[in-house]
Order: sequence, then C-alpha cells, then structure tokens
Amino acid sequence: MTDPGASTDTIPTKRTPRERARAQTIADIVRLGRAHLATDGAAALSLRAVARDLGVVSSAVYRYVANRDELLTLLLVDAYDELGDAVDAAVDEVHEGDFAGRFLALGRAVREWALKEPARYGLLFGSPVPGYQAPAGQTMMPGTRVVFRLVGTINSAYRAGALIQEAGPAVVPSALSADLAAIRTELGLEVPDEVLANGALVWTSLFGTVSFEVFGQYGADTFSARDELFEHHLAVLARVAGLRS
Amino acid sequence: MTDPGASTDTIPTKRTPRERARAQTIADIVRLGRAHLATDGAAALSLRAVARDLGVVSSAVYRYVANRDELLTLLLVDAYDELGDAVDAAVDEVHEGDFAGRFLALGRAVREWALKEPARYGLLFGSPVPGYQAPAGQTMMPGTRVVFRLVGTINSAYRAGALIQEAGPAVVPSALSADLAAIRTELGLEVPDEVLANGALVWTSLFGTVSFEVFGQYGADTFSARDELFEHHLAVLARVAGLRS
DNA sequence: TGTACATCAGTGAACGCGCGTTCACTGATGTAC
DNA sequence: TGTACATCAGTGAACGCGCGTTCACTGATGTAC
Repeated sequence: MTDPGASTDTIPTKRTPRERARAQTIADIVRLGRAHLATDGAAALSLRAVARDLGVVSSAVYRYVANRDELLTLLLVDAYDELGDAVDAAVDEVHEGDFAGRFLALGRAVREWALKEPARYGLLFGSPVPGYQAPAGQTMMPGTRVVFRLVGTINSAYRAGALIQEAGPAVVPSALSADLAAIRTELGLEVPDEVLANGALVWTSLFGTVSFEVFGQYGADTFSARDELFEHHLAVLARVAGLRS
Repeated sequence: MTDPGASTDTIPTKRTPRERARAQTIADIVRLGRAHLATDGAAALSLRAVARDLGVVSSAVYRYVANRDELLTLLLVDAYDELGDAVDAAVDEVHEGDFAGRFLALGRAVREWALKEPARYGLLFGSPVPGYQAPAGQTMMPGTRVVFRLVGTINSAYRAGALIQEAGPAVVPSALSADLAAIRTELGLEVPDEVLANGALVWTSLFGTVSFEVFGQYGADTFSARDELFEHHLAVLARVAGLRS
C-alpha cells in the first residue's frame, strides 16, 4: 500500500515537497528497521523502537505504515531486492556465453550478500517469523529473482548446447513431470525434466551451504578455510547443474 | 506430540520420590516448552507461559531452570536427541552393507522429522535466536549426531571399496586439506579429501533441501509432488557422495 | 521408633521494563477560488 | 494575489497486555540421631 519509491531509495521523479519528505521518511523507517533486524531479530522488530530512533512519538509511524506486519513486508521486499540486485550485477559482469562462470558469480554473490547481511538473509531464508505471513502479491516477484536467474542461466546453456549431462542421469519420477512442466511453461524454459530437477537441487543446495555458514552450523573451528570450502562446493554444484567448471 | 518422556526422560534408576518428582517436572517443562515453540517460535518462548501451563506461579519454574536461556538449551538438546534417535533408528533398519540404502534412510528420516516438527527443526537449523548462544558443552554432542552418522556411512562404504567416484572429481583446494585432515583425525575416518569434501556438500545440501520445504520457500503450489522431488534430490546427492543409488 | 532439624517446592507481591494500537488534538503545509 | 478551507504530520495520553527476575515467606517432605 505505501510505496512511493520502490524498494527504498529509487525515489521517483520529484513531486511535491511533501511527497518527497514522505518518501524520505519511509526510506528512513526501512533503514532503521534494518538495523533493528540485525540486533534483535525479526520476531523482536518493534514499531516503537523504530519510532524512537526516528525521533518521533510512537503513534506517528502509523502515518507511514499500517502496522508491524507491513513494516516486516517492506523489509522483506527491501532485502529480496538488494540480494537480487547484487546477484544481477555479479552475473552481468560475466560474459553471456560463459554459463559456468555466470553460475559461479551468482553463487558467490549470494554468499557474499548473506555474510554481509546475516540478519536480513535470515529473514528471507531462515525459520519463518511466527504469526507473520508474507503477502504473496508483494513478495513473490522480488523473492523469485535469484532462482529465475539461476534456471535462466542453465536454460541458456542448454539452448546453446553447452550442457554436459553426467552419464546416466537420475531418473525423474513421473509424478514430478507435471510440476516441472508447469514451471517450464511459466518461465518459458526449454530444458528437459532431468536438467530442471537437478537445477532445483542445485538451488536448494546453494542456499543450504550458505545457510549453514551464516547460521553458524559449522561450529567455531571445524572449517577455517571457508572460502575454499565454498568454492569446492560451488564447483561440484556446477557439475550437478550440467555446467562444466 | 505430547510425549512426557523422550530424551529428557532417560530417568535414571528410581531414586527418592522427590527426585523422581523433580525429573518429572523438568520433563513436563520441556514438553510444554516444545508446544510453545511450535505456536510462538523460539524468540517468544516465555518462562511465564510455561509456568502458567504447568499450573504454577511464574517464580516456581526457577526451581528447575536457571533462566530462559537454560530452557532454550534444554529444548535444543531435546530436539537434537530426538532427531538423532530417529535417524539412528532409520539407518539401523537397513542392512549394514547397503551403504546407499543407509544414506537414503538417513535423508528420509531427517525430512520426516523436520516435517513433523517444523518449529523444533527451525530452532536447530533456522536463523539463530537473537541474544542466545548455545553452550557448546551441552549442545555439541547431540548436535553432531546426524553429520557423524552421515560421514560414518560414507567412510564405511569407502573402506568396503564400495564408493564410486565420478570421473574427474572436483579438485579440493589445498587450503582445505588441513581442515579435512583435522576432521578425519577427530572422527577416525579414512576417506580421502575429495570424498570428505563432497560429503560436507551432501550434508549441507540435504538440510538445504529440507529447510526450503519446511520453511515454505517453495511457495504454495510450485511443487505438488514433494515426496518425489525429495527422492530425486536424495538420489542425486547419493551419487555426489559416491554411493550408487 | 520418634523427634529435631534441614532441605526443598511452591506462593504472592513487587520491580521495572517493553509492546501494538487507538484517539482526540494542534499546527503546519498545501490547494481552490 | 490573498484568503478560506482541506489535508497531512506529529503529539501526548491512554488501554491492556506480556515479560524476566528477585525476594521473603509458608508448608510439606526428607534425614540424622
């Protein structure tokens, strides 16, 4: 409902001073909310705390945000978009025909952003916030940017004849075919079932690996060479995706 | 879901009535805490709420638990142990020499438990609880049961000469070798670097796949054949681990 | 076996804190004529 | 161009709620002699 200015700072064309001030205040609210996310977590995100930081009485923020859940949604979209922008930028830096290189760039961008923004990453990919249900209308688009980019890359490689399927791919259960066909249609893909199913695994595996590192599952000192561990994992995943690495 | 007993209940030999009553009360506290975890999430876990459910005044629970964090630790250990028990039971049902079968059983057990106990799964593998740091002394052992079982299975397959490495395994960066050597020593393994590194990826990938499903990342209707999707993923992961499937 | 004492479980009041949300209100900023 | 009115931002008080933790206390249960 409130949305002067996309994710946060893409302030549109300057309108009236009041509208600009309003957009600025909303951007400030999102910025302050981000900080609270980092220190206290999503479940403890509080409109009163944001109001305090904004230097305003607590009821004043209701001029900008209907309630706590709407602030959470703003933060969710903000984070999805920043991650999506980071991934897009990283992928676009690699030559269009270097499919494996683009995949590696995507994976590294996800990990880098996650390590830089662990709390926001946790909001997106950690346990759901109890009592909060993201409104699909607002979060679906930004929330699917990374996976679309991933399967898009695999699809391009397939069309270019650059995919190397390992000998004897795992059989895709027939019950899955309907789901995969729907995905193919919705995203305009051409890859066969085996490739798409493997792509889904690569997608979840990438985030699984990143989540374990960000959420501290590795323990304090099991892995000290984490960059190298991730690079190895990425290389193996590229191979699962059918991309030579 | 209620199961006064389970992990917390390994009541030793019956001691005095008072000690038995005390153990029972602690088990009740853990059981009630589990329920609150499911409805309100870890961040909102409250000693007062547990006391209410226990039918006791709020200060009374301090007889059994030093503070809120200690209750969280109890719940963490309780969940890790239940998951570990489920995995052990599932793996043990498969013939010792059927390494791939044991791996599949392990993966299915993790997923089944996670789907049955999403909130507790989220406590273990979701975003960290803000302000809470798990005491390594109490949580390390139960927290490593699954991964130990996983690499143990791979190691047994290796020793039996049953591992099939795909042609041209990904090169393990040399900086990783020290970490891998330490793990090998600590767990008494014999598998070479490539196998161990792939095992780590399989580990994180398994939980990544399960987390996406449990945490709702798949969206409402992208995948309707979720069992089949998981089976396919498991089959591919078995291959990455070097186990024929 | 019976009594004196120690230990423990649970009570109730209190401290100080934070939260989301509503509501009537004051002033300042914009808009229409 | 100036004035009357509408819109908006922000105030301050209030409602009703929940939380963790401490503390002095009452009774009941156990233990030592």
